[in-house]
Amino acid sequence: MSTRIAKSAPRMRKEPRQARSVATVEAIIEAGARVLSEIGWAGFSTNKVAEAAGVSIGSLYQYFPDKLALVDAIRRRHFDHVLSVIREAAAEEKPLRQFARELVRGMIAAHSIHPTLHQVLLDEAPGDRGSRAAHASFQARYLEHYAAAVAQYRRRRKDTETMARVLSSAVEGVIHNAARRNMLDAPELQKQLGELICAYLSGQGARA
Amino acid sequence: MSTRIAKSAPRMRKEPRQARSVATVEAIIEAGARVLSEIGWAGFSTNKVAEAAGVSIGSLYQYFPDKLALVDAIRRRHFDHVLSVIREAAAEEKPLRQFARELVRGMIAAHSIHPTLHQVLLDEAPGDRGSRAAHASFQARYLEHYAAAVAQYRRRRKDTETMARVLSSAVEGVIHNAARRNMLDAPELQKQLGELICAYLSGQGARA
DNA sequence: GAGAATATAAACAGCTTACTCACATTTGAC
DNA sequence: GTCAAATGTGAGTAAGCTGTTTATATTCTC
Repeated sequence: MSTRIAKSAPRMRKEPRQARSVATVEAIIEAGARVLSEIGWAGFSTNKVAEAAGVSIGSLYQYFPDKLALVDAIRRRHFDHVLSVIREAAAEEKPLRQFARELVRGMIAAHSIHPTLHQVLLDEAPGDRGSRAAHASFQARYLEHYAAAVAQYRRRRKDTETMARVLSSAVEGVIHNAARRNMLDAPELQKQLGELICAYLSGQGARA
Repeated sequence: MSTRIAKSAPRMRKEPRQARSVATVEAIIEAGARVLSEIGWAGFSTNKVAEAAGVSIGSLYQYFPDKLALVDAIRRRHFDHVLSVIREAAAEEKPLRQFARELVRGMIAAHSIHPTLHQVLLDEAPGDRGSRAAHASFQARYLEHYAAAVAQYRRRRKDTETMARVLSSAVEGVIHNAARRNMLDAPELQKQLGELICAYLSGQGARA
């Protein structure tokens, strides 16, 4: 449980002290998320982010030591958000259909702001530095919540973890695909995604 | 400047006539797929591909007029492959479980060679040029096959297309996720993916 | 052996990139 | 109002990478 520091750059070169600078940092992270989502990692340059944030490039480097620290900040913010959605949906015991509905609604909401950010963060953006640990920890807690839900609605203790993996990646796949087509808020899609979750978790639809 | 924009380049600058050159072209496409899958679009450079193919950069430009033509060739080959898998699985009438099993097996096989190529092709690599039409046509035929399967195993004619979309993107999501973790050939994952498909298509697991 | 097909890699020109620095402006405690 | 600290600026830089050409060498077919 010891924090592996390696020789990664510090998260922030300087802590914002006044309200002004807090807003600046926030604007940079927000713009970064937008750029990352809309153009992808290949087009993610610090200059572009600064411009999108309406801030000079110098300001960016006043707080973020380098490009990767910025990506890390974006990643942290997004992952925290997504985690809270799942945690909330899987929190108390509730009927399966309600769980599915809330999960779908929350996930869609979380992806509506920056539709493809999640996938870009997972697939394209590098995690070589200090983000490695945070990344893994996110994935672990992410799966935990799904596993809790699976365990709640399925009798068999057998394949809980695998099922959690399958369920989560299926949901992500559908949402990611819908995001690419700008169909995130098509109601029939939301309904069918709910059906998919329910069907899989009800799941006596199978014999060997 | 006299150069026209949006003038699509020909697919091949020169057709390979001897066995030697056919092998060269094949090696280039294969290496390109590998680079695209392993490093992503951001790191996809013609020089890198040539090196990975064990071929000089000059040879590459002898057959491919530019970078995009190369990506197109890779895309065409991969999409053809995937399409044939689905077509085969959804061809004749067969029990649901068999369809699911064959589909899963085929899709996993298709992704085992270059695990993340599919997603990179869909998400990162640009399709601005002449590939636009091919891309759309692929997606259309892709969905058609899924829709045919959905129609075959579900009574209601209602949401066939949406269901096809949901099903296909769910399957892709699971496979993509598994590919990222090098778990493509974990048998319990294959089994659970099959269950997911069956459950969704059996799908009386839901009431309003 | 002629001539076509194929392969080679050094070279180039242009562009983008991450990042710095010297200076300007704003803030807030006193 | 003063002034030091906090914050903001953006032209500039140096380095690297890009796609592509070209002049030359090798290998094939006949």
